[in-house]
Order: sequence, then C-alpha cells, then structure tokens
Amino acid sequence: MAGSVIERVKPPKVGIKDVSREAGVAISTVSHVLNGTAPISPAVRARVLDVARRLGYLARRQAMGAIGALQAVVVAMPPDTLAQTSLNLVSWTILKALGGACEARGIRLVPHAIDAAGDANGLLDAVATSQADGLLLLNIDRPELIDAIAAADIAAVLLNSEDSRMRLDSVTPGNRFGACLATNWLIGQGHRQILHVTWQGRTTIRRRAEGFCDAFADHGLPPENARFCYAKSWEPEAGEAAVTAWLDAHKGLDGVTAIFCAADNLALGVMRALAARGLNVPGDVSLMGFDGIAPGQFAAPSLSTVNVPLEQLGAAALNLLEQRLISVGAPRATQKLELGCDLVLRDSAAAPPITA
Amino acid sequence: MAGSVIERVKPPKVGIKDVSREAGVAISTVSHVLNGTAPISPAVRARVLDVARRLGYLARRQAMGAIGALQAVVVAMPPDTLAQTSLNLVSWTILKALGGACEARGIRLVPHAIDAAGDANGLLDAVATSQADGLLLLNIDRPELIDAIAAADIAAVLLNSEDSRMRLDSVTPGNRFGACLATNWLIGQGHRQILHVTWQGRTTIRRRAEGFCDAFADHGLPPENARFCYAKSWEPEAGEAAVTAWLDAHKGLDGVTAIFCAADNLALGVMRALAARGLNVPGDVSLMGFDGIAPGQFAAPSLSTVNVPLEQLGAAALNLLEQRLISVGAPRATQKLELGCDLVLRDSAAAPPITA
DNA sequence: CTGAAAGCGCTTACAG
DNA sequence: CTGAAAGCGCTTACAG
Repeated sequence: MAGSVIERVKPPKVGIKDVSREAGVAISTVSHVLNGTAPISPAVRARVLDVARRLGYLARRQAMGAIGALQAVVVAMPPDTLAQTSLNLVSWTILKALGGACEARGIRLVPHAIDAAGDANGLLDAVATSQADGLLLLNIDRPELIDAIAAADIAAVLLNSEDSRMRLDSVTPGNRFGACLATNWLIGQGHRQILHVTWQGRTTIRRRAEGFCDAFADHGLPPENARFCYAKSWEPEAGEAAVTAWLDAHKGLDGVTAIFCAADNLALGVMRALAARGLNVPGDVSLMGFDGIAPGQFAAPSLSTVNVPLEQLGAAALNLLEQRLISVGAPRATQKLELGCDLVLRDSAAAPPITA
Repeated sequence: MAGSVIERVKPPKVGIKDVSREAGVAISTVSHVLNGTAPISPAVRARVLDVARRLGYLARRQAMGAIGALQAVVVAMPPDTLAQTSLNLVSWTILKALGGACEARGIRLVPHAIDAAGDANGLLDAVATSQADGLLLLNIDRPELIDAIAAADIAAVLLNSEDSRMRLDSVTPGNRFGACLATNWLIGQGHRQILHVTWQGRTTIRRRAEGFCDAFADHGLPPENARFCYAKSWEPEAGEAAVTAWLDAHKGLDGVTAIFCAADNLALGVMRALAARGLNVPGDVSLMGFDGIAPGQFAAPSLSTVNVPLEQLGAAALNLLEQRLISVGAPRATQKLELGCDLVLRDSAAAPPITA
C-alpha cells in the first residue's frame, strides 16, 4: 500500500523560461502576465496564460506553495476497512488514490485502524508517535470520536463522511445531487414507479435517498412513486436478499419498472435476485447503481451507474488539511466539500417496457 | 464599491530570511523544512513551521502561487440585488467582502446585473468585452442561465446558490447543518413545538428547512412537532405578516415555545408581530434567526442567530475559480463547497416557559 | 507594451 | 542534522 515510498515523485521541471520560449516572448513578459505587474496586451496575455497552463506551469507554481507543510499524515478508518478489501472496493479505491497523492507530494501516509470501541486516545497517540502533521478520517461516522478529534487541537479532515455539527472539514461525493441526476434520467426515460434499494448504515448513503426523492419532487410526481427497499448492509448478498424479500412481499415488481441502488455492490446483488426470478434487465426492469466500481462495468448486462470521483477525494482532503494547517490561528469557517458525480449509462438501464 | 482600485494592496513581505532569524536557524534549514528536502529534527521542524505560520509566510507562499491568473472577474447578480441595498444586507455583505478580496489580489471586479429575462447572451457579452478571466454568479438560481453558462466554455462559480446538476462549482453557507445546529440547541433547551418561518423562493433557504427537520429526527421527536409558517418573501414585512396570520389562524402560539426563522430579516419582522400581540421574547416564546446581520444584534431583545461566514464566501469562490482556470483541459470533478456556520446566542432565545 | 540586464530570494550540493 | 556558499529562477526597475 502507500507509505512505503517516501521520496517525492519529481515532475518534469517546467519553468518560466520554457513558457517564454514556447510563447515567443521575453521571460519578463511571462512574469508580468503571471503577476499582473505590468499592463500586457490581451493577445499576448492570453497566449502566455494558455501556454503556461498547457505546459503545466500554472499547476506547478500552485503546487510549489503547497509542498512541505505536510510531512506525515495519519489516515484512520474503521477496523474492517482493510480486511474486506475484495468487497469494499470503494474504500480501497479511495485509499489507493490517496496513497498516490501522498507519494507524489512526498507525504508519509500512516494507516491506523480505529479500535472497536472507537477510542480517540489510541488514535491521538498514533498521531503523536508518528509525528503526523494532520489526520484524515476515512468513513468515520461516530460522533463521539469526531467530537474528541475536534476538541484536540489537530488538523483533521473527514474523508467520505460528514460532520453535521460542522466542527471538522469534510470531503464527500455529491451524493444527493448524484442520486437526483440518476433518478431524473430514469424519470426522463418514462419510468414512474422506481424502487430505491438502500442501506441506512451511513449518513453519506442516506443522502442518496434524499436525491432520489428530490427527483420525484422536481418532476411533480407523487412521493408514493418513490419506493424503498432496505438492505441490511451494502454488500451484494444484502441487496440480493432485500430485493428477493421485496419481490415476495409484493408478488412481483408491483408496477416498478426501474430499480436504483444506493451502491453498485447492492446493484450487483439485485441483478442476481432479478435473474433468479427470471426477470430481464433492462427488458422487464431497469437497474442503476452508484459508485462506478469496476465489477459493474463487467456485469451482464453492464451496470449503469453514478460515477463517483473516488480518485479525487483523497487529494481534495489533503488540500483541505493543508489549508487548515496554514491558517491555524486565523478563524476559518469549516469547509464541507462535495465532488460532482456523473451518470454512466450502460446496458442495465433503458426506457420502461411498453406494456408497463 | 469594488473595482475602482486596481492596484494590489501590498502585504508586508515576509521572507524565508525573516523566518530563519525568528526561528534561530539557517536560511537553508527553513527551506529544507518547507520543502522536505532534508531530514530535519522534529523539534526544529516544529519551531520553523510554527514561526513560518505565525509570520504569515506560509500564507504568503501559498498566495504567491495564486496571483496573476485572475485579472478581471465579472460578478453577475439578479437585477434587484443592488437596488435594495438597505434591506438586502446579506448580498451586500457578500459583495463587499468579495470586493475586498479582489482588491487585495489585484483583481478587477466587474458587476453585471442579469436582465429580467435572464438572458445568458448579455452576460457572456459582458464577460467578453470586459476581458474577464472568470465569472461569479451571485444568488442565481435560474436553471436555463446556469445551463447556458455551463455550455459556454468559461470558468464560472456560483456564489450563494447551488447547481443540482453539478455542472458549475458553487460556494454556499452550510445552510442545512447550520439550521440543524440552531434547532438542536432549541430542542436541547427543552423546546418541543418549534415553528419554522421560512420563504420558499430559493433552494439555499429551503436547505434550512431540511436542517430544521433533521434536528427533530436526531432527537426522535415526531415530525409534527416541526411546524411551518411560509412568508411571501425574505423581507421583515413578509415575516411579520406571515406570523400575524399564523397567530390568528391558531388563536395564539398553539403550544409553540420557539420560532426559528430562515433569515434574520424574517426574524426582525416576526419580533414586531410578536410584540404587537403582547408576546414577550424570550419569556413567552424564543426567537432565533439565520444570517448574522447587524440589525439582529441591535434589536431588542438582541437576536440569537446562526452566523454565516458571509465575508469568506467571495474569497472561497475566487479560489474555486482559480483552480478551475488552472486545470482547464484536465478533468476535474465539480466542487460544491459549504462553509460552516455557528450559533450566536443572544437574548432572544432561552429555555421555554415553565408553564408550557 | 516589450525585452535586456541587474538583483533578490529561495534552493541545493557540500562540508562538518 | 545543521549552516556557509554557490547557483538558479523569478522579479523588477529601466530603456526604447
């Protein structure tokens, strides 16, 4: 995993000189454009900025200000996060990308599993002994733990969870808007009765149910058309069991023409449940997931889903952590950042059957 | 207003030299600490970082990477934003702070009022003719306008509004969590029947109603205890009229011991309505606002409220705009940023009357 | 508004 | 792990 390579990955050093050559102007002109220290003609300015952006100089310059303050970061997570790697692809993907971002920035990443009791002292000890500058909390919802971290005077950012008391900065996917996007698409295809298969174990997942409901309101559809089926966990088996039970209880699809799952893992289980009942996807019922993990792409039929920028969550969290470290004394409002998700349309979702 | 002063306000130039002197180490040591280019003892590292932060060097270094790319920015707003300045203190405060942030960064800020039809072409023309690098949209909810801006290939950020389709970056207050915070406090004081006075004209305001409901759910209270009163606008007169009508319809407070308003302006009107009925605040009923504008502080009794970091919204939007400009080609997820709000307890809110 | 040249601040081998 | 010294990149008057 991450943390083993300490050395920073060195990017090719583009300088102001390269920009000036490429743009065909003097070095000082580039400097003036970038700093606004002299009035430059719009044409030259535009060309220089464009070249600077293209060559990655703008990004490098920005990065220059960033590096250094962060040397080591502890990432805390629930005890089962690393154990269930084969299934918990979402956490795994977030962690891997976070590791990559740390490597690129020369940050030592120290993983720490929260103990079952959710004790903050063990975690704070880990931060102290590893001489970490900051703390990331992955998938942590326990309010007592968040309180304890907020009380301790340490830079901390929640990764894929949120703090309703707004004590800690957080980065999450745009769960609500993403779910609304997917549901809106289904409604736009003509679906009217949609079943949302979800799990109530996490706030971030519940946001997807809110977005699901939003879409019905947006279209002026009655809220009863938004139907729910609750799974006991986010795992495929739970989705399979929940939908099987739902189909039994309703003696079939009961007018539902599309199923929107709050996680791809649930959707993969639901796909099995539907196949077991001889229901065709998307012929009899459309299926939509959420997360954008690889197994969905290779399922049969391939799973339409809401793609979450999992690779960007960690880097965004590092940025917030850094901002927090820079502005210690200065009062800075808590930042809650959501990253936009987008719809990935594959074979599992289509217009409803004409007979419906 | 902003835009008149083009010259950048020059901050006192703290350099690595000042840090080294203050920290009592060599210049190169400071450089090594800041760049992680050599292993430094934790004690020295901590001292250097602390001094660098205290002297503002960290912030200055960060700012160095930022400046220049943004030369001019257009801020678009609904046509009535500037006209009603005496009342629309919230917009005014956001704009003023945005102007200050632009001045400090040497950015020319070009205000632009959206025409009544919400035509995007006029706005895009204004961006072109003023040679602006980016566009801020203040209090803009019109989906067609947002669509048109998103389609135009221009860096744009929503200020105090959100895009449910996640096409544009946005900065808003943490409306939902802020409202939850306030309601939680009232419930914690013993209030059980709380009236939420709100206005349904804007999504951002509706988020406050959601947070209001969240708090009841958090405490396991029945949703019927969360009561609603809808005003026709966000102005004090609308709040006054709505609550007067509500009191008439319910023949008094009807068990309500606290009123939470979705805006300070509404609360100031409600205060008048309550006084007109001989109801004492907070003796008979507690009152809580949202926004943290000055008139609330000087009302009698002084208004408890949820303070919104209005001064920070504009700077945060500029930062998002800049990030967007730097990473043009590169795919970057849409960013939705919420800034934390905090509770300001003054005289208008207290525990419920014992007789209740 | 542009560009050659001086100057300054930060970085980077290198010695101890 | 620290610090004196060389070097490099960016900034900044200044001439045209």
